[in-house]
Parts: sequence; structure tokens; C-alpha cells
Amino acid sequence: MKIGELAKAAHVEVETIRYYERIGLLPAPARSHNGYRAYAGMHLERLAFIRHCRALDIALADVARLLRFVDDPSAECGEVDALIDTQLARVRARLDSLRTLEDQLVALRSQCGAPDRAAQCGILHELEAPTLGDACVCHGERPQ
Amino acid sequence: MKIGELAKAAHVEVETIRYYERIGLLPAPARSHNGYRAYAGMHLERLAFIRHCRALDIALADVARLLRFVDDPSAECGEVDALIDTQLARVRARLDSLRTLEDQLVALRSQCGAPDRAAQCGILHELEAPTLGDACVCHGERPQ
DNA sequence: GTTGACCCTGTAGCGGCTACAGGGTGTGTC
DNA sequence: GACACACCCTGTAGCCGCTACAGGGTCAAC
Repeated sequence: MKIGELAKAAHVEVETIRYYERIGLLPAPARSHNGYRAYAGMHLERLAFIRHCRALDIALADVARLLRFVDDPSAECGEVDALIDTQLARVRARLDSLRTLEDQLVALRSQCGAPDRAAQCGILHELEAPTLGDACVCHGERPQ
Repeated sequence: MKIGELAKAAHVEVETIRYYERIGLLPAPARSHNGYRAYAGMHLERLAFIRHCRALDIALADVARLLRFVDDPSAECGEVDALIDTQLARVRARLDSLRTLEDQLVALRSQCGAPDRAAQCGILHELEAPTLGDACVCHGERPQ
């Protein structure tokens, strides 16, 4: 399998595959007589594993840790759990902060009356508010 | 005001201020006899504006666009609305995908029985599933 | 005169790719 | 044989928003 074929099979960019090889995540494949990379089924499996982890937003360093368990089936896998738990906590923290952000943007958006001159723009005024130490619609009484 | 004082007043790192100057977001201040940056109130206002936008996760390029309206109060501000709307849409899209991610991670986490050997690890098996074209607990019947 | 806190410039690093530049190879068509 | 075109190679730089040095200068206090 040439790199382009692997890329299509795994729905990944060619450059991404070379990048994974460079950082040691995907083992370097054999080379054909012309120097082209020649991949085997194992590479597709590994790449699919990586992409699956990435779809779960798991950092590449953590993917590398998970791959070590794949390579060593006799290892204790408690760390795998912990890693997924940490990932889940990270996602939930980000969800919380994005929800707050959404509320703030909605509040900010509501400041716009009829669009006119910047001088009268409620949104810009709100964005400037904390400058003066005032409360702002999005961040409440005490800015920051 | 020296850069360290400005940094404290705006709750920003010194390096961040120099970075904003370098990319043209914060105007270069006057210099004292010793070459130190000497900031005026205007810089604090502008920096607070920038940080407020950043707290709303507005990209620096968009902050620059907003600052142009601050500098030209007679301009039409329809673009300000549009920018906030776009930002809100971005945040909501990210929220959606994070919520899906959360569900997937929870499903994945539930695959762990008692932690033991990696060979028996339900989580690792699920992460490997799409490799074989199987359905996986987190991505449903048809992986990818 | 020495310590320590601050300031300066310039550059490199983070993550996870993405996008070249500048070349080689393989296949098909004229 | 000549050409086009798709693909492959290596190496490097760019994206974002900082952050963290290295290697130096300045200033006030003790």
C-alpha cells in the first residue's frame, strides 16, 4: 500500500501520515525499490486506532501511551481508565466554560439595537465597559 | 506606566503585552530615557478591551477588526454584529461537538470492567474496533 | 559593590497539523 | 521519444496565541 492509498483508506491526509511517522506514532514502513513507503495492514490498523482516539480529542501524547498498551497486552491497564477519565474531565471542563461563553455572547448580542454608527454601538460599548471598571452585560458586576 | 505595571493592572503577562505590540494590536508606547516602554491610560483601556474580547474567545484578528471600529466611531457597525454572531455560531458548533464527545467518552468509559490486563481491556478493544470495521460503542454502527 | 527586581531584543517552542518548494517516479497519450 | 499529469520524496515554514528562554542592560536598596 502506498501512502496515498493508506491515506484514502484511513480518511487521513498524506501529510498527516508522514507527520505521525516523524513524531514516532506510526512505525516507519518498508520502502519499495523507488523509495516509496510501502505500508502493511498493521499500519492501517494503527492509523485507524490513532484517528479514533483523535476523534475523541485525545492528545497525541496520550495516544502514544494507549498504543503502548496495545503493544503490550500483558500490561496492567488501570492507566487506560485513568486516561479516559482525565479526558472526560477535560471535555466537561471545556463544556462548562463554553456554556458560560455562550451566555456571555448572547447577552452581548442583545445589546445591539438597530445597527448604525460605531459610536452608538451597544456591543462595542459593552466591550469597552470593563475598561472603565464598569460592570458589563457579559461578565456581570465585577469585570474579571 | 512601565510594562510590568501595565501587566499587573490588566492581569496580563508581560510577554503577552510585547506580543500584542509586535503583531500590531497594541500601539507601540513612548520610551523612557532608558529605553523602557512608557504606557499611558489609553494603552490600559485598549489592553482591557483586547482581554475582554479574548475572554469571549474572539480571535485576535477579529479583535483587530473590532478595534478599528473603536478608532472610527463614525463607521457603520453592522460588521460588529455579524462578527459576534459568527463567534456565537462557532461556540455553539463547538458545544455540539463537545457534547457528542462527552457521550462517546462516557460510553467508552463504561466498557471498563475490573482493570486487569490490557489484553482484556474493554476500552482498548473499543478503541481498536473500527480498525476491523466493527461498530464501536462510541461511534455507533458505522465507524467514520 | 553586590544583590535582586525589573527592563530590553530576539528566537524557539507548544499541538496538530497544513502548505509549500524543489525535486524524483510511474503511467498514459500523442 | 516527448510530454502531461498524478503521485511520491525530503525538508522547512506557517498557523494560533501565547510562553519561555538566552543574553544582555538598568535601577534602587542595602
